[in-house]
Amino acid sequence: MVAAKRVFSVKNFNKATMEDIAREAELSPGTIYLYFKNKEELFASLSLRILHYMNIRLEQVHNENFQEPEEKMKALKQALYEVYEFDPIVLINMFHLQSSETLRNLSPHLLSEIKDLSRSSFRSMSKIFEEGIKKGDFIDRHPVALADIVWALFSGIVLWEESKRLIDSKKDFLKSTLEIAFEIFRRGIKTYPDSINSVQTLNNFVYND
Amino acid sequence: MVAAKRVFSVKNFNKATMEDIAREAELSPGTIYLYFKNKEELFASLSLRILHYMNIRLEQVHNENFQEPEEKMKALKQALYEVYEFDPIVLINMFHLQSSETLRNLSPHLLSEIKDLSRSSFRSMSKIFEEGIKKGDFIDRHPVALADIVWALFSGIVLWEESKRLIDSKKDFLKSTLEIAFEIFRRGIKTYPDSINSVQTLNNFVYND
Amino acid sequence: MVAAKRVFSVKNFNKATMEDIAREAELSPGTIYLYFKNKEELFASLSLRILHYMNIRLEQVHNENFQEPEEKMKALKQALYEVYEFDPIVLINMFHLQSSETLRNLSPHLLSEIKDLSRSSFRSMSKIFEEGIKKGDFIDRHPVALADIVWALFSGIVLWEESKRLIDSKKDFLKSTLEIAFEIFRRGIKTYPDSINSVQTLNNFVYND
Amino acid sequence: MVAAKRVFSVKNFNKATMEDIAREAELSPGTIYLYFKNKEELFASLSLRILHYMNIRLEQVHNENFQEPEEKMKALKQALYEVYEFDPIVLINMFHLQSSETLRNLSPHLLSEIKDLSRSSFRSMSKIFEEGIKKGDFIDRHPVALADIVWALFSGIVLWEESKRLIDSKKDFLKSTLEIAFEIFRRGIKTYPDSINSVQTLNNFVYND
DNA sequence: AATGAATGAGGATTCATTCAT
DNA sequence: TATGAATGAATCCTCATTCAT
Repeated sequence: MVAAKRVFSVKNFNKATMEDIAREAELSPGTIYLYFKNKEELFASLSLRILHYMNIRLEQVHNENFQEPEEKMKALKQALYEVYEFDPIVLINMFHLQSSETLRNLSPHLLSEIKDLSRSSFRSMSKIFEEGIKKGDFIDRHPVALADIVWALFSGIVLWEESKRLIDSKKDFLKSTLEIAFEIFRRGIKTYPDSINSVQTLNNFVYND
Repeated sequence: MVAAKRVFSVKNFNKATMEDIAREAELSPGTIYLYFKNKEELFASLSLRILHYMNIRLEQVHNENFQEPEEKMKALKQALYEVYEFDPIVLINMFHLQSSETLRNLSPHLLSEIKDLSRSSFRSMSKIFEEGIKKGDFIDRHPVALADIVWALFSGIVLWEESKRLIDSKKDFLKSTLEIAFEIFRRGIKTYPDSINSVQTLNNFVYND
Repeated sequence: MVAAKRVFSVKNFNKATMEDIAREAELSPGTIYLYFKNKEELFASLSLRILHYMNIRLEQVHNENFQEPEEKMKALKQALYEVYEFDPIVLINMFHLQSSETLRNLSPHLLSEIKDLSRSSFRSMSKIFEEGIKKGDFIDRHPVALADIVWALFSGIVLWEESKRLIDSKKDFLKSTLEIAFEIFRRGIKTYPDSINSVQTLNNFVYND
Repeated sequence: MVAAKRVFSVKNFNKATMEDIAREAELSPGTIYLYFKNKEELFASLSLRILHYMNIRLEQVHNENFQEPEEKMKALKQALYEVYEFDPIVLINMFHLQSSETLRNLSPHLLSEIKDLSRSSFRSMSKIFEEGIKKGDFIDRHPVALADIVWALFSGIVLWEESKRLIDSKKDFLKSTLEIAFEIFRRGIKTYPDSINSVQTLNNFVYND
């Protein structure tokens, strides 16, 4: 898996060959098939580790008792960033996998494990928002939609910054962009004293759409 | 190109074969190579159209004189959504392309055209934010970072909703999720009276990174 | 197909590789796949020609009006021998194919064509026996069973003589063995005047089994 | 060997893997190679058992003193049927083996054992016919040719009925087809009073070939 | 301008066999 | 005796690309 990761970090799923991986692992191609049914499964297995990690981290965030929802949001951002740091390469590949039909070829067992972990992670995120809304700290939007948005923001930034690095290979703006994005997001879902609530009601039509 | 688009809408870039496209176009494979140097170029040419469209739309938003920056943000959201509607399939494939190394195989001419259009689009977006900041309506963050975030948010949501549709093929939440996301973003970058500005200064360190 | 036949005559279906065939045909492997979906189809296509030929020959035998059923049986033997001569290699491979599960991988179209031709051939044979029985020239056994037996006898002799040739590569006994076998078969199904009919009634129990 | 047989009953020689067999035997693949030089030898070893059995049964038939050659022929048919019943799977696979080049890879020792058993069996059969001819009960054809024909008839019917079962998996017609086939064969080689012997002399040329 | 047959490198996967333990 | 992880050659098949017509 370490070898596969190294190979996938250089070539994408389609360009990386089993022989590349075998060579990197100093094994023969056949050996890989003792442990992974096929290329897809090998790839998906990599994602599993990071999904597990993400799941745990998001549950922690959800369960920890912070004074302020503000703090909880910062913890969420921090958790996601740590997920990225845990294994950037695999995460990026996972984002690619996510919107491709590679998923269909997976063994049912592996697929369901992936789905379960994803669902569980999303549940944790949704609950964070649910609480904040209940407490009146967050604007009243569907918690699942908010989780979707956080996830989209996170994956979008990771992919976009990665793609910029591919072209320019300049400095890494991921961390700082993520900070600003979450700052804006935090500010955006926070409720404010009456005086400025006009804004909120104005936009509420979206939710009832 | 119409045929290619139709094929890419069913299969992804790697699964779609030149023969598929030729068949769909009622041409022979050889003929395609009279007009496109290779598969990558054909694909990239598709992106060009949507990039052009996006460029125009974002310039419009930038140039139009709205009363309020609030309205400008809504116009930006609307423009991006129209870019999606203009050609969802190509857009999605373009997002995939964006963070892969397919870009490397392009002819210099095509690549530079793509880069120019992207840069121009980002400039338009950045300027929108720059203005807002100057006027004091938006919080003071690097305009390019804000453009990056909008772009990441947009692509993240499109990809994520697409991926959910791949699994469930249920209703389409793209429009509504995008609305909420931009609502939050608008709220998040807006400046407020003094009383709640403490938050802003706290996070300002990011920007000076 | 000529090249494939040559290769299949030396190696069996499993040992013969597509590259062998391509080399023999002075083509590249890919080219073969322009004309045959896969190895199985290529193989089965070879059989088709001989099945067609057999079908025609057996129909001829069935339709020709001989004075004596005796002569019809000789014509049947001759027809089968000509089927062998038409393409010995393919016939032998077809016998192998027949009792393997290779059949399952064939395209429905090809499979049904094979089945139709086989059925049609068997129908012709059965009818020959049916007539002979009706006329009282042949003993009263189920015509299909008689067709099965002729077919089994034919294929059994071809395979067995081939296998002897593989080991000893001596003279070819096929023709002469086939002659004797059919002579015995003819004598065996012929009815005789009353005096020796005791034999028949004795064995009749089989048929009513 | 029991495990191998079970596996070969489901998959054919080529599809069955050594690992399949090892798993079925609750052994590791390596262990099989302690007892069999290779896959071919393992397979051939299975045949040995049935060849031994056949050899014994045919000798019995040959040695038993029946009143009538008619009865001897019935005993021969019964013996062959019992060979089939002794181990249908191995017998069928053996028929497949017989006309393939698998034989070439066998160790000289095993090959000669197989050849000896086969020859011995054929000798027994030939002698049965020789006697019948000497006594004037059977028509005067080369005894070895007659043995060949019986063997071809037997193997042909077994393979053909097996192949029909593969397609339809309906009822088993082997027993009854075999009965009719041998009935016809018996009638076919029997000599009759002068009046109908004309046929015989006509075909005698074959034998002097 | 178009064809489409031919290419052939390349890649995933299999499996009989080995050998250090 | 037995193991079973490792092997790696071998094989089927794909498909972007070419080029003579």
